[in-house]
Amino acid sequence: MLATMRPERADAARNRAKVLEAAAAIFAAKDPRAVTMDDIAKAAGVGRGTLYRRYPDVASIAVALLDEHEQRLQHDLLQGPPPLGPGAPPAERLAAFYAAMVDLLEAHGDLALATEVGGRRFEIGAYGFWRAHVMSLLREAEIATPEALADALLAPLAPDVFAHQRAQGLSPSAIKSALARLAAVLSRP
Amino acid sequence: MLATMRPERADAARNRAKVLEAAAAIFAAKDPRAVTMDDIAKAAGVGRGTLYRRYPDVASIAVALLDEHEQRLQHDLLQGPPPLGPGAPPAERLAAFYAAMVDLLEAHGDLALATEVGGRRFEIGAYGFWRAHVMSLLREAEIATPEALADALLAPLAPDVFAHQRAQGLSPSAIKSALARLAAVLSRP
DNA sequence: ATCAAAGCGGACACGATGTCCACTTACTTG
DNA sequence: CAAGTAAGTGGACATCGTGTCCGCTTTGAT
Repeated sequence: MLATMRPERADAARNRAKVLEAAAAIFAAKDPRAVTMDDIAKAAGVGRGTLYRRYPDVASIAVALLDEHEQRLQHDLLQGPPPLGPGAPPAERLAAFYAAMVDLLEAHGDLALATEVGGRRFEIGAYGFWRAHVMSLLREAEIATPEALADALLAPLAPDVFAHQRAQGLSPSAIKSALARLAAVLSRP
Repeated sequence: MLATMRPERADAARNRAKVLEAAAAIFAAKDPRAVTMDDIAKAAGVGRGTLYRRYPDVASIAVALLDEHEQRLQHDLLQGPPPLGPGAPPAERLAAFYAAMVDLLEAHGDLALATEVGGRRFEIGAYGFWRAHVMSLLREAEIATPEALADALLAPLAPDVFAHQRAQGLSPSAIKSALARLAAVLSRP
């Protein structure tokens, strides 16, 4: 029997909005890895219990915020124009994906960092999606055993790696260049 | 004026040994990321204050244990025989380094994971050493701007990445193969 | 044997987590 | 529109880990 999911109540919707808005501000304002459930509850003007009703931890709030921004990229990877979308050779598509991810990290690195708390970055968020994408590129490039390589190719996009590079003074474009070179592994044998 | 560092007192040395031994056992026994200062103090039979006297946090205890095992590799990279040490072409040296790191992670992945708590894996431990090594390989390969690429090439060796790959059922040798392919970026443009 | 200082360890204050439940609010139904 | 009810709220509570502090003990030099 299908659950005919009742629509969200008005006050619930109002609070969800307040929470997300406040959370976005806080992640931007202070070290995203140090943000606490209490910080967000206080800033949003709701009780902690209300927060826990929808989100099990801070990371999942950051994921909720980040998802919005990742949607467009996910769409473009599947159906957008080349080189991001289908049509271009795998190496070029990978490079384009890298560049897009760098832009995303540059714009929302704070949220990305916040998703890392607890150390389970492979289970939450969009990691599975990115991995599936890279896997398909690897298969298209006729690489024998793509599993391990997919994770290795995604590792440089870890939020903390990007943050570390930026903190060192490396520019987004410098990072893109480096990743473009990495993407070349899909070209030749 | 040079500090003529007095030698470590007998009871201090005894306790240091007890602590390291107990810590090694605990990191191996339970989730290394969940190990607490208290766990180690209890197991070692010392007070928490004693622990804090030498180690500021759990990660630094794991680093102390890991250092021992990393010493040999660090030595071989600098002065050992090729392809690990000097003499072989950069791409092969990088592949050899990757393979050695995989062996190290396979043997002491628990300690490596424990060094990651708090999320500052770039400041503690041997990251600086590995990075310097890769940087020198990149320069030898005459790569224009090695900074960003060095971090990208090291990212797949992050303990959590390795742990995730192993948990997925990927074998150490499969991971080595993937990394060997990555190392080829140093060959020919 | 004495003593200063190095080392020890547990108590303490604090901050974050996650749960629980009495109360309030929004929607539905008669 | 009144009343019922289920969803939603929020703060109190218990628990746990952290890091510090300080009176006591041990060590080794004199």
